[in-house]
Amino acid sequence: MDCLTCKNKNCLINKNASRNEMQEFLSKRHQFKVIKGQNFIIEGAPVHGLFFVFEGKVKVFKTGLNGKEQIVRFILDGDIIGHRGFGAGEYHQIGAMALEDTILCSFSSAELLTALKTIPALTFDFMSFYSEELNRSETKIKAFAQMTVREKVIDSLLYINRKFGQTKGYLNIQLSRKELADFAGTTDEQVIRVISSLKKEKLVKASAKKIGIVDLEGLRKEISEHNFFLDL
DNA sequence: GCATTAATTGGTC
DNA sequence: GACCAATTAATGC
Repeated sequence: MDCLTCKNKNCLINKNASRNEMQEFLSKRHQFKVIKGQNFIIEGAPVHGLFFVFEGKVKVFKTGLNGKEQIVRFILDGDIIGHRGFGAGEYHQIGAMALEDTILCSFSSAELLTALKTIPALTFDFMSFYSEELNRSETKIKAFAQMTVREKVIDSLLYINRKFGQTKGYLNIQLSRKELADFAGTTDEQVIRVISSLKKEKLVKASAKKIGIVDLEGLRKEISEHNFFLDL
């Protein structure tokens, strides 16, 4: 398996893989597998490089007081992890755990730095990516500050739907109530309560870990006043 | 099938 | 709206 034939067309490396100047860099790629539940990036651990998800799902988080997790983002095929680690410091500012068995590609910091300094097209794509990430991050700050718990849960469900999609009426990712809470910025009990209400209102359906969105428009409508500019 | 973990519900501050 | 406790459902081994 090499980058030129990789199915992840959204991957930054893949986009630039056909360039001549990329070939040496591409040969330095490592690939390995992590199993579900594996905490493969530990907060505070030294940075060795950055990762791309070839196949799988990952949660990226920061741990706060009393071990409370804040999930910062979710990751799937083609996405980058650990990108804030190099350049910004020697230690990982986030942790990452596989939500299912996941295959990762990685490049060492030194290899990546060389590539970024010599291949402007690649650097530009990275810059665009950082810009999008910052936008997402700022949007999330707004949501945290201004939304009620119910709205935050709805917003989170909509985000997960956009990112992972649904098959057979259920979201393509299995998250515990606690993980939803850690992402939405509330507690698992509150998530359970909101989801129960949404079920009664026929906006979502849920059985155990499977959650499905029934009335997408209905959910969107509830948080529409918060998104006057765009539907991120 | 038992033991552990997660989901749910009710109550208090 | 968070935290705690008790009950029930689901899942791992």
